[in-house]
Amino acid sequence: MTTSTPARRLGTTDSQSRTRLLDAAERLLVEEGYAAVTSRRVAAEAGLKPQLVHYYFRTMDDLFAETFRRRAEANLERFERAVAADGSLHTLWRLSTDARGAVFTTEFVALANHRKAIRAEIARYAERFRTVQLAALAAAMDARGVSEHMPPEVAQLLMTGLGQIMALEGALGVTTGHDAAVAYVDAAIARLEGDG
Amino acid sequence: MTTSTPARRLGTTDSQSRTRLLDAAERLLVEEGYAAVTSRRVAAEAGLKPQLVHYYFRTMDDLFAETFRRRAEANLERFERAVAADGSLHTLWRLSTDARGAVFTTEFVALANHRKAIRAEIARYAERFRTVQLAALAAAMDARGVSEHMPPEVAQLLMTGLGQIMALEGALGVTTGHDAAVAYVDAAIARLEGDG
DNA sequence: GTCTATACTTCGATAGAC
DNA sequence: GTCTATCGAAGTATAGAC
Repeated sequence: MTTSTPARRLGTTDSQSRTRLLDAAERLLVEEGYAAVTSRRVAAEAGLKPQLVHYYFRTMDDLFAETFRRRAEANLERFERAVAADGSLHTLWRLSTDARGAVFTTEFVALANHRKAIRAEIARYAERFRTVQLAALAAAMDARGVSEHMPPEVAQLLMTGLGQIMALEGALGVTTGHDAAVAYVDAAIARLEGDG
Repeated sequence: MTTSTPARRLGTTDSQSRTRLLDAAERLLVEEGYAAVTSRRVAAEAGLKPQLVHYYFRTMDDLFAETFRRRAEANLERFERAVAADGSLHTLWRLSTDARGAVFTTEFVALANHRKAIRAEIARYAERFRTVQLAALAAAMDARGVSEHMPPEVAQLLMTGLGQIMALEGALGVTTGHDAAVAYVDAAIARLEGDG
């Protein structure tokens, strides 16, 4: 059984060139923004011919979607592994302040704004991530008996929002209050983790 | 006295065409993302010829910078006017949850990531806004005597981060916990504003 | 299965006409 | 002071050679 719409052939998923193109796309995206991710630049970054982008990924939208999917999946696995090893509030907070992850997220949200094909993909992942994150946070908060003071969903948004904005501002070189915020959260967590 | 580098002539700042181009650029930016802001599309949106973009703004970077500057200035004025009329915590919180403002910010932060010329402009404005916002927040918190429980700079980041992430997620259709977060913050503020 | 030759479109920018 | 004619570079994508 073949594809229903035979349009044009595509390269295999396990090809080395394909992986290099994905790596190149991700690098460009994070370092120079989504507008820098063009077929020509991606190919140059990967040391390949521009046309190969269209051989392995029919359209640029497909390349974007696949780049996102691959990183999103890796992030989710990394999160779950880290939490499985140590589900403390401290770990959850540390995972919220990863700068590279925040840049990646911002870039894709901006991208979703003008590439409707990517939008659904990103929204689906966002929901998924939020679900596992909320479960982990709720568990950690319940263990400390603080879920009554603040609903875990609210704590989740505060924590994620804080991490996101510090990463965003950090990329701009604006860091007013960042140290104070980190110190404040660290102290609050230490207090909670302390009186078990 | 003329310009030191006479490169090429530019249209006047008060031209109507110029204003229409800026309006068009801003509309495209917010509605379709920065990659949609091309000389041709901006001109079409404004009902003008593409070359006029380069007449009124030498380069696309100049157009972006001017679009940002104009909106940033307006935002700052709007903020200061609102706070002057009512500097309550409620007002400050409401101003942090403006969706259109957040989309604008996100788009420009992503843009700054790959247009170094814009970056400095954005960073400068970010600092400026944060300064007046912090002053207003510190005043409001001092008036309620809550600055001891949480440094205003920390409250500022939490508030801004929460507003930002809700706007970001809202644009994607992800709204888990948003209502709960708004209710939580509203209740907290009501409690504080209540016992004057 | 892998890649190249090539078509067609849109981009930013400048020089010069009105 | 305002706008048009036009260029060269870069963009996505396809058909077909190896």
